[in-house]
Amino acid sequence: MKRRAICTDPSWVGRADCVHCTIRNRVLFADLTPDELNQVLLVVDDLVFKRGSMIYRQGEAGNALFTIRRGIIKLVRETPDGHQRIVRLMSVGDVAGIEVAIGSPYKHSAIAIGESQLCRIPVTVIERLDIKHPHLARQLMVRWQRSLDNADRALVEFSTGPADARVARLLLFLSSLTHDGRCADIGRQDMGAMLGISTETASRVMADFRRRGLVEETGDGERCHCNVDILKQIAHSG
Amino acid sequence: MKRRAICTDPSWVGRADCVHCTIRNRVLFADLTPDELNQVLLVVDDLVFKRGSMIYRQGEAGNALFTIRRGIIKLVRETPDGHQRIVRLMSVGDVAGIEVAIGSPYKHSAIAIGESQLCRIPVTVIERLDIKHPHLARQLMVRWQRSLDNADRALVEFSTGPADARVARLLLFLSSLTHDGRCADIGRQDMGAMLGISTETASRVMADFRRRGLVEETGDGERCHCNVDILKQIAHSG
DNA sequence: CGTAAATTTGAATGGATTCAAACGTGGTGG
DNA sequence: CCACCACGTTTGAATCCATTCAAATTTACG
Repeated sequence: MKRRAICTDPSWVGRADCVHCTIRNRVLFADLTPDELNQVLLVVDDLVFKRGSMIYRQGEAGNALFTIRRGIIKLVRETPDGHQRIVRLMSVGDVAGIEVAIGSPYKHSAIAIGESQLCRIPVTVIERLDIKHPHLARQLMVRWQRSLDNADRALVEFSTGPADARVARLLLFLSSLTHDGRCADIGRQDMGAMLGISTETASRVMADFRRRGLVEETGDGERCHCNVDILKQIAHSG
Repeated sequence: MKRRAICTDPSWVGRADCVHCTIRNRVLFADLTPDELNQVLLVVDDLVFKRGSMIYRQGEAGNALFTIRRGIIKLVRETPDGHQRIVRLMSVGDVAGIEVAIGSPYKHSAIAIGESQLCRIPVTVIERLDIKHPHLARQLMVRWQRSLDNADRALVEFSTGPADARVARLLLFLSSLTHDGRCADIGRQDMGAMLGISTETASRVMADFRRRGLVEETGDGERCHCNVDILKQIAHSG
């Protein structure tokens, strides 16, 4: 119910260097030629957001969409009873704020969970390229479908069944984002808001998992190692 | 957990008559000229599905998408623990199976809740038109975003808060589909599967609403009249 | 008309929430 | 540099809401 004012300005890394982008094959402009890319990158900013800072706000007339290069972003929407619910988490290669491509205001607030790096792509770029690049339209559709998949997943996996199964599924999802078995250790409040359970329940389940050795904190406190096999059993149990 | 085999064949009304379609301004081909429409309608079938019949099945390689002309469709997905969850309800003007437009298999099973009328549009039509019609691409994007909105809504409104608030929100949603204040009376099982509550709870809440005079069955048993104002209060309460 | 399916209602159980308090931690200003 | 405050997390105990299981009742349908 409390409203907090996090609106830290992002730090500007530079103009995006799409041509040498390490995740170029995973982003919107995958099908463009280097020449075309060079036109684009003049207005695409490469930004770093500190943890907790807001990238855009629900309801604002959006003039840009964002490709996530690093970190995890939460899309938050207000529930009818005034609480906040995390609608989905986005990670490397995902596009946040895609709705601006059809002239819609932002449908959620986007907030960086950990420190994150994003490319800010003005809608004008999309509109300009759209005319001569059927490929881009297709890439956009693929992103839309990916968002839709994630949305459905949020419902079917993260909002269904007992609390321990939901937490297990969330941990497995976070593990799947990294390829080293470790997973981002997101806060208990965010867990609750994502899973539709209270903060306390999220904390209790995690404490229980820790006692049972299913998750182990790594030194830094930012990530944790989890026992995927047993978590899968819990995730699939009714 | 039980699997039932409903696969009633749809009845064929005829080739679609897009030019005279009563909801043409609400469908995918809104921006095409009559001439272009005439090319299209040769392969677009106008079908009627009986209540409970399956329109397509999750996982199938889809070769068509569907515009809903009449009725309510449920998109169903299996949960990790083997139950079935309704991911969202679709109504007039919505496009079911849009994922086939990017070559994806169907992500859900689509089932008619009441008797429904749909236009079956082969993917080939989309692919053919796609090349010369930027408008169509845009229309598709708009549909994708609409599906995404509905998905988010399913999470934030229908999967959050106490059972009575969820039921109230669902009734309000169903009321908003018709413009005469009456709303489709969907079964208690579907209510449960949509709201993430048990069939019994859905039944109990509805019985309670009936006793309090918030919903009244109209004679036919297919629709009911509901007191929107009081339902809104319940919907917004924590 | 008879059977299967869906709905309704009851009673007991269990899981999650709520409220409260203690604990740890990070950041700020003195 | 340390004290202090704010914030998030953890844990406990009581309550409550929804589920589960069961049985009765109604509805749908061949």
